[in-house]
Formats: sequence, C-alpha cells, structure tokens
Amino acid sequence: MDDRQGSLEWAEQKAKEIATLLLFWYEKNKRLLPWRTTADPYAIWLSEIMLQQTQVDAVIPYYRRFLEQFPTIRDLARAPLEAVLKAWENMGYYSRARHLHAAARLVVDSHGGQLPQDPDDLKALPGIGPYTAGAILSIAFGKPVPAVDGNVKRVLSRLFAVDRPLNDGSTQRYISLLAEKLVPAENAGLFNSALMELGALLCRPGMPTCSACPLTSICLAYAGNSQHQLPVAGKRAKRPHKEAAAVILRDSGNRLLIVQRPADGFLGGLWKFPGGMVNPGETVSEGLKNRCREELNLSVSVREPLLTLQQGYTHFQLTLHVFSGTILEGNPGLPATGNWLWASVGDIRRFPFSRAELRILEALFP
DNA sequence: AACGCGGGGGG
DNA sequence: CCCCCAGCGTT
Repeated sequence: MDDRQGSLEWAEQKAKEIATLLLFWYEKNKRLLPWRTTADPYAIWLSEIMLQQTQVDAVIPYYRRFLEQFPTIRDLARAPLEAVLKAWENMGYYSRARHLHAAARLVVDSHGGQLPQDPDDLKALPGIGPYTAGAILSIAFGKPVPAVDGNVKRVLSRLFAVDRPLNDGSTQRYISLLAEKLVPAENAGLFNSALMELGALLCRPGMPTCSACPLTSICLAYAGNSQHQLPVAGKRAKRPHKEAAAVILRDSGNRLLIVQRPADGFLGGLWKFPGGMVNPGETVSEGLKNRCREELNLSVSVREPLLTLQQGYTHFQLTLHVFSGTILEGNPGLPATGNWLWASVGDIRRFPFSRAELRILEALFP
C-alpha cells in the first residue's frame, strides 16, 4: 500500500475538481435505474445485494418483483426462506438471499425494523461487507464514505496509473485510500454512483471510451496512453470439468421425487432431482445409484438416458446426465440433511431450483 | 491470502 | 474460448 508516486496527496488536491467534473457528467449521462428513484434504505440495500457480481440488466426484473413481493423489511423478515429463494431463483449466489433474509430478521429483532446507520452495526449484518456498507451509508444515508466495487477499482487504477495486480490485497487497500481521499463531504452517494457509472459506461475493461470521458484531463493512464494495459490482471485458475447424474423417479400418482440441498452448501436450500457427482472410477450409472443410496438410502434401477446438459459454474464445468429410473426397494429414507418430497408436475415449479434443474424441467415438462 | 459461491453478457 | 460483473464469508 506504499504510495510511490505520491498519488494520495495528489488525489486530495484534485478531489474537488474530479468530483465537479464527474458529477456534471453523471447528471447528464446516468442511466435511469429503478433504485435511483427511491430513498428507501431497504430498497437501496436490496439493490446493492442483488448487484453483487451480477449485471444491472439481469438484476432489474428481480429487483422489481422482489420489492413487489416483499415491500418492507418486516415483510421480508416474516416470509419463509423458501419464498425468498424462489424470488432469487436463477440469479445465482444464493447465499445472498439467505443472508439478506437473516439480516432482515436481525433488523426487525435488534434494530426496530430500521436499517442501522452506524457503520459497525451495518457491517455486522450478514451479507453486508465493506463495499455494500459504503454504498448504503453514502447513497441511503448521505455519509461521506467511499464505496469501492469492481468498477471503482478499475477506474481508479487508470486514473492514478496503479500498475500492480488489482486482486492483490495491498493494491485494494491502496485503492480504498485513494477513494477515501476523493469522496466529497457532500453528495457522497451521487459521487460513488457516478464513479461506478463511469466504470460501467466508459471506463470499461479492455477498451475504455476515453473520447467521451470527463476525466481525461486528470487521468494518468490516459496521459501515458496506458489505459488499455490497466488494470493489471491477476492470475486465474482453470475450471476443472466434473460429471454428475440425476434420476427422474415417479410414484404411483406420477409425482416426481425432489430433494432439498443442505442449507449452507452449494446452491444451498434449492431443490434438485436425486443424484449427484460421479466420482472418478465410477461409471455414470454406478455413481447415480451410489449417490441415491447415500442421499436417500434408496435402491434405484437406472433405466434410460433422457438428456445431457452442460452447466458452467464459478469453479468447475459440469456435464449433467439425466436418466429415468425406478425405485427397486422401499421408500426414500431421510437424507442426512435437507428434505425430500413427491411433487406433481403441476406443482413442481413452486419450489426454488437452480439453472440446471430449471433446464431439466423445461426439457422434460415444458 | 486463497478459496467457494451462479449465471450471464460480451469480446 | 476467454474475461468480467455495484462482493462476501470462511478458512
């Protein structure tokens, strides 16, 4: 976090000019987004959670539906987690939904139903980290604190020509210090939003649109023509490939057997069809039978392949084989964790599923 | 500090 | 194919 170019002091000197240029640009060029027309801290909080690692266009419909279904923190706190997960279905990173729900209950129980304005109280709520706390404090409560997200890191790395890997901890601390120097006493929320908007609209990864940027007169990367080389990327891991299998089992009433995933794990709390990962050394069919026994203490016969699909996740690429099958022995046992039930085709979409299961449903029961 | 956590858009 | 996205929590 050393300040080799003396940029911290320079940032402090240029802060007012940067804020003036940026806010002028923002008022003329900002997108009209639904969370920009509300002053409700809960709505702003919700938008910030949904926007974590998820693009604006993807969030908008979820945001509208969620607020319609859970208009206040108390409504959210009263709701069953399952309903919240259903509202989050297919958006990914479901721990966000679980944490938001838990946080709403904490707010009702410990803060009188109002989102706390104290930074430490805010950060103590599950799902609210440094960025989200800064965003809520500045945008909803008008506090002069920075909000450093991926956009801001990229913008500031160019503005101050930070040539160290962005995902390095010390670089991030340095960027946060820069952001702290820049944030104005007034209009901090607008300023933070403007910095992010600049990153989203102009100062984009790879090929920034410097010709339209209000900050070229300040930008050290632009001055040195290094804007295309910044920010410096860190190294990234390759995604391994994994194999999994699932089975469609029906009872005498033609209902489908579904299983709920453990609350804290991968896709936690969402429902799935019986099955799981195929281990090395197992055939797909063996793996499927073994997973059914482990998962439900169920002996199944694997019949015919119904479909195979590819699904990408953050840390691996999955090939999922789906089979029809029959139960050879007994009824499903209690799984170690979670729950199971028989769902009719008409009812099954009331349960929250991940993208892979949604694709299975779409293919087999359109 | 490194990793787990989804899904989709865009080059 | 790759990267990246209004990051956080755990280890």
